[in-house]
Amino acid sequence: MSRPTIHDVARVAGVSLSTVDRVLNDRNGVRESTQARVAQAMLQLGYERNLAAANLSRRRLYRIRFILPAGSNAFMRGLEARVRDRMATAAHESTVIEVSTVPPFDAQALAAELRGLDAEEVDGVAVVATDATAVRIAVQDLRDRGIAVVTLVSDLPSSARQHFIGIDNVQAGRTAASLLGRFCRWRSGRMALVAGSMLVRDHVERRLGFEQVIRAEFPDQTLSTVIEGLDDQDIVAERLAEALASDPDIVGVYSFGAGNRGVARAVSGLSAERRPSVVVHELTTFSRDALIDNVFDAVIHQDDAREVEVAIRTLRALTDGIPMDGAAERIGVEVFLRDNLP
Amino acid sequence: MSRPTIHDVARVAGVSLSTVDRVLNDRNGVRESTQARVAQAMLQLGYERNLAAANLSRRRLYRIRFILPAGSNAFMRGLEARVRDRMATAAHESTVIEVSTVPPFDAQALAAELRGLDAEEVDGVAVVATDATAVRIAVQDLRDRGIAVVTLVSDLPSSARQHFIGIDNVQAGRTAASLLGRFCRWRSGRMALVAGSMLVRDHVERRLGFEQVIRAEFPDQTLSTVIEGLDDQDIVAERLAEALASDPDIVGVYSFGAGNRGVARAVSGLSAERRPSVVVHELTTFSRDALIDNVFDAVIHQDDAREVEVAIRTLRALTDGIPMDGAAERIGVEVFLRDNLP
DNA sequence: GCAAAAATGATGTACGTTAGTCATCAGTGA
DNA sequence: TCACTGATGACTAACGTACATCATTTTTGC
Repeated sequence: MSRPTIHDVARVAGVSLSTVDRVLNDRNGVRESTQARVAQAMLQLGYERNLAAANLSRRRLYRIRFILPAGSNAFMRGLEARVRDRMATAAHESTVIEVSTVPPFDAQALAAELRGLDAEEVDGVAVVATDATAVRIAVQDLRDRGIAVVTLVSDLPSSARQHFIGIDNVQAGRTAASLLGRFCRWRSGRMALVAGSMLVRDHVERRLGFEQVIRAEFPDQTLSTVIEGLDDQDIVAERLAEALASDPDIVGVYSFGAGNRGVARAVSGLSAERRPSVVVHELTTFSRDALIDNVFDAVIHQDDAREVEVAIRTLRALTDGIPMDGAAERIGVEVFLRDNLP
Repeated sequence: MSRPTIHDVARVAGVSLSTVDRVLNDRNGVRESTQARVAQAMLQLGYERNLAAANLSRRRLYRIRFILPAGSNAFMRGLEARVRDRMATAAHESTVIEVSTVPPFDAQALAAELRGLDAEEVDGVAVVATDATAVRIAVQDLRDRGIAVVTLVSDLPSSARQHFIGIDNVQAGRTAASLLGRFCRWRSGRMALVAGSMLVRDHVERRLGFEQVIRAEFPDQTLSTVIEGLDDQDIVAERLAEALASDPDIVGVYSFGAGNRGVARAVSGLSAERRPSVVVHELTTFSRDALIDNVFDAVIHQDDAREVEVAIRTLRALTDGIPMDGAAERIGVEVFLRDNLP
């Protein structure tokens, strides 16, 4: 009927409550043979510790720290807003959330911030990683000190981080190509790519995925050189307009960095006949409006609120030592058109 | 530092613990003036009851019942599987989940099942509704008996159900049109529609949304009459093949009922030149493979696992009398191409 | 076979809340 | 003034677990 408790375990194992407690919270001073008896009883009863009661008793707090890049990046500021939205609810779940920001693209600053974290004050960290050795070392150091670490949005491969929560950027690029290829299937020509900076891992991966699919699946389309917009809308607008003017064969544009406003400006002057299909990244109030106005055809998106939620749940599970169901917590590459906007 | 407890409230209000408890669980026997004092103290302290402790104390169980249509509908069986997957985890959260199935499309049977539910045994119900007056009455009756009700996947508008958890089917149809319209923009022709049955509300809505968008946004495309496949792959295959043979101008197919295998069979015989773009509903192992094989171009999907999750959370919140954040729990119309498959 | 060490048991308190019993007190109407 | 009612307080046990202390038993080494 109701779930077994430590009392039941003690009875079945033929030991005292204290001993069960010792086994459960592995304190020392229990013979291996009795440990086995207790474990056997737990297995037999299907005992599972009541986390709510346990946390109540020990007045547990999950202390979680989000570390995000500072600066004006719209996606990051949105992400920060989602984290702050979540703080109030988190209190009901005995978790305390803190946010700190560090200069963007500055591995040293990030590593320093990570080093400054104290296991007495933080149980888990969700960090938007900058890909550098200094950061890897800092993450390893955190783990050594017993702090759980997940990367958020931007991964740090082959580091000690326990999970990555974010989209697969190669897949995002492939998806964009799959869309643009189909949008332009009966109108072959050239695809223009607009990056923020090819020094950023995410952008490299998106481009890679995009080119893979165009080459393999849509051989009628050719690829133009990558325009680097440096996440600045004016630069994007200028260089993309230039490309469109000089190459009338451009039928599709994939922009995978910031600067969506620049993309919109560059294409909105063209006639309907000349206008290319446009796919960009990240759903914002701007890109949303551009979809509705048929300036953009599709937006590739990652659900930031969900990323925050999953990060919190993952870190809680990690500090409790509970296994996570990877599939359920996966962050997918979402596709938005003007007609399935939230 | 840590959250205020009823002890703090009692102290600040200048009353005993018992009185705070009486106010909190609104038992009778408290003067209005003292009630106000207690309420004031709670406000001042920002007191919020510790649900974990409360539930522990009263050994609360959330008893949730899912009511799904029986039969071989793949989506429904998948949904049921998701519910059953969730049962184990639910136990940790002191919630007991039960499932029952009723004959599909049978309003009387569904109403009878609902009437048979006892408030002593069930706190909340998630039901895949059949749209009929008898069901509306049964839902009202449940609510009168203090049972929370949400509709799942298929709504029951203007009934006493407290929430609908599922996609907007008009939006789904619009999205399909938005995709197909773009896929066929430079190759105008006719769009074929394949329904299960136009007697099902969901299908009517999907068709409506689809035609809205094609008419308004893609005037170059014409619409063929709707093929009713009765959710039977053989009928779908036969009638769609017939339509494709007799009308070489069909450039797009939108199938919004069951019978995806039939759609695949009908189109896979055609040459690449004649092959229409195909959009169908629901991601399954079959439609997944068809995407990968380039037989289908896109799949419109609703995340069943998420729907189950949201249903549970919503029903818990309803029985606790906690307000829900609608936006966070929204179920979106998802778009899958072969390149963003999970 | 004895002392020391290790293992185990017994017990109590706490976490924040629910829920019950019983006592107390003020005010009410007769 | 008495009996009665309604409001309130004081106290207790419980939910399932954690954790500490002290007592007792068992094992180990010699």
